[in-house]
Parts: sequence; structure tokens; C-alpha cells
Amino acid sequence: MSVAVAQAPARKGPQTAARIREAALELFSRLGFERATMAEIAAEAGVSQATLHYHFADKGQLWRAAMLQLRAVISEEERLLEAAADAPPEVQLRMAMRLFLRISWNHPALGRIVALEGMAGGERLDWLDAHLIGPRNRRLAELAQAAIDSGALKPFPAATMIITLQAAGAGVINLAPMMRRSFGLDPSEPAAREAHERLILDALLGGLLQPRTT
Amino acid sequence: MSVAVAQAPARKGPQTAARIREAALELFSRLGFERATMAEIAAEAGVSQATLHYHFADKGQLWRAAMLQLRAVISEEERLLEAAADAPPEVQLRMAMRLFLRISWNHPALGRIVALEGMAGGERLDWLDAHLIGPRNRRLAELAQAAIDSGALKPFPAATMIITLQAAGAGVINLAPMMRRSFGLDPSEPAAREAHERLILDALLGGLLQPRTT
DNA sequence: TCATTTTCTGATTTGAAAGTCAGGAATACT
DNA sequence: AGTATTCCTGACTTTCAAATCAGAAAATGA
Repeated sequence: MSVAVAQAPARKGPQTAARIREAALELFSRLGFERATMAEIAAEAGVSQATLHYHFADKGQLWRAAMLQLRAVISEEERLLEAAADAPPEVQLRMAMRLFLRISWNHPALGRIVALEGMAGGERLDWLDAHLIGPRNRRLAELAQAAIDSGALKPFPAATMIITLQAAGAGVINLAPMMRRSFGLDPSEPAAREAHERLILDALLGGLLQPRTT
Repeated sequence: MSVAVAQAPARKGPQTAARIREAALELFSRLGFERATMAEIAAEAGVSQATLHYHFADKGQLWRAAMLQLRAVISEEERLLEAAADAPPEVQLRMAMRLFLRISWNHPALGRIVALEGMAGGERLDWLDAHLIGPRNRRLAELAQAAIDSGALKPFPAATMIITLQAAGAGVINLAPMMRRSFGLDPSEPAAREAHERLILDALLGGLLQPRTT
């Protein structure tokens, strides 16, 4: 009773809501919005289906709440890039891609969600663009454009380069089930991950850089 | 009555079935298996929903029938590659990627389907691997391995390279809705398409080649 | 303790999409 | 023409998942 008790039992609701959001993010990203059912999410979170509706008005709102968990990840990335704002743009771009890969590995949900909704279009993509990925995409494209203007990067359309780099970087991770089926390989092994990082950062990004003229 | 009549009115069924398959491919690839409804496909094909069930037992079989339309595309690609079997592997690989891009532009359904099912896994991916993309994937990986062995390509894992190249090549096309939303760009414009082709074939593929030591 | 609020659930309703079926219309066959 | 076959449809049943609701259980505060 005296001192070391986890002070304040606190309301239990928020904690349950958090568990639900986590389960929802996992299932939405693995299966997409339609295939993921409220019943499955409830089961995964260890609550009844009605509890989902107690904490979140409907499936759409649960989806958005689940996505908002990724905001922290994006913000952290932004913060780290901000700190390197003085470096030459091509150095910043390489750093951005390294961060992108790190996020793709540690939070594969984000890449899968973007791929799913980015293909389908519609209101969920609009929401993602406004709240999660739009500013980031445009910031990266500006970076690429700056690198082009400084002569460090080959002059391809900046937006196309950024989207292509992201698709290439997330491809092996998103398509892990296909890698398994077609090649019997598990791309999440540490060795595979390291080779992948060099492939993207050195080989592919290297191909975009202007050859040194010095 | 005499001569020039379109000989043999022919059975009408196959033609209707073909229209249904086309509508199904379009909708399945744009929306995924679950979001595409039988009612929508029927409307798109201009027939009643019951007609779908007359020609195809259930939704799964319609999906497979729709996919089989892409077999001709894959076979043609294979034929063209076969004809260049004598060229050095890195030349064949570049040609394969050029063909891949051409298919991605002309039949965007294929890339979207592969992305959707390749992420989700499950029985539809198994089917695709067995009937459509597995042999092609493995053939391309062998090509990449040969190019590595001959010293023309940097020694990254062949399967990873192939999947990454495909993801990069199809990325801008698959993610056209996101390009529109985040950048206001339409990647299907001819100019964009040409820049995209050079980006993939020259810059990215170039980054994978060993620098000339001669 | 007792009242009040928060949190949760089982049972039920609603809605939407897949799938079935009996029969009508069109086509082909003799 | 008459018959058989193929093709198609409207109306219906079934299934499944989202959403609602009345009230129980748990936590909180006096």
C-alpha cells in the first residue's frame, strides 16, 4: 500500500482501446480494409465485437485510429531528417531512403497500407495523403528536385523517382508472401535484410546519381 | 444471303463469357477480389448477375478465368525472350525488363493483381504462382544469376533483385492514384511514360551492372 | 456502504453480397 | 413447323459481417 504501487490504477478504457488499435493495424495492413473483419480484430484484441463499437463508432473510424498510430513513426523520421537539413540534398536523400528502409522493416504495416490504398484510390487514400504520407512524399520530392538542381542527381521527374524508390524499397518486404511462394526465400532474415539495404542504397540509388565528372 | 455474311452466327455464349471475363479482370485488378462485387461485374458486362453464375460456377472460378486471359500476354513475352536466348545474360535481362515495362503499361491489371495477391498470400497467390507468374519469376532469377556469374551484374541475391526491379517498374503504374493525389500528376501521359522507361532501364538497371573495368 | 460512471457483453437487427432456381426467350437442328 | 438446346433473367434464399441495444459487471467517488 505504501509507495511502489503502479500509481493510479487509471481508467481501463484507454488501454483496451490501444490493444484494439494495435490488433486493427496488424489486420488491416495484412488483409486490407474489407478482408479484415471486426470479429477477427475483436478476437485478436481479446474483447467482444461490441467493445469495438463502444470505443470506435464504426469500422472506418477504427481504421483511421489504427493509422494514427503510425504518425509517431513518421514524425520521428521527419525529426531526424530535419536535423540534417544542412547537408547537401543528395546526402539528405540517401539518409531519407535509409530511414525509409528502416521503417519499412520495423513497421511493415505502413508500406502495405500505402501499397493497398495507393493502388485503390478512394477516400481512404485521401485521408492517408492528408494525415500521413502526403507531406512526406512532397518533402522527399523537393529534396530530389534540389539534388537535381545541384547537379548531383540525374534529371528524371522528381515525383517519379521518389515513388519508384519507395516501391523498390518496400517491394521485397511487402511481397514477402510471393518471395516465399516463388523462391522459397524468407526476406526477413537478417542477412537478406542487409543485402537488400545495400541493393537499394548503393546500387539503385547509385544509378540515379550523376557520374562524377571531376 | 449470298456470300459476304459473317459466316456462322456461332453460339452466343462464348462471346458473353468473354465480355464477363474482361469486366471481371478490370474490376478484380482495380479493386481486389473482395471489393469487386458480382453485381458490379455483371453491370459492367451488361448482363444480369445470374448470367455470371450460368457461365462461371462461383466468384473464385470467375476470378481464375479472368486471370487466364493474361496467359497470352505472358506467353508472348516468353516467346520473345526465347528468341534472344543466345545474347549475353545481361542483355537478355535488359530486354526482359523492357518487355516487363511494356506489359505493365499495356496491361496494368497484371501488375496490380500481382501486387495485391503477392502481399496477401493465400490460395489465390498459390494459383497465380502455379499458373501465371511462378515460372516467369524463376526464369528471370536464373537470368540474373547467370549475369552475376558472368561478372556483368553486381552480386546481390538474384531473387531479391528480380522482385525489386519488378516492384520498381510497376510502382509508378500501380500507384497512379497516389501519384495523382500526392503530386497531381498523371503517370500515364506518354512523356511520363518515356521518362519512366529510361529511369528503370538506364538508371536503376545501370546501377546494378558492374562498372566496366576495361 | 451506496450511488454513479465507465467499461464491457450477449443477443439481436440490418444490410449487402453470393449463390440458387424455375422458367422464359433465343437459337439451332430436323 | 416443331423440337431440343443453349442462353439468359427476375425473384428468391442463404450467408456473413457491420452495427445496435438493453443491461450486466467493474471501477470510482461520496
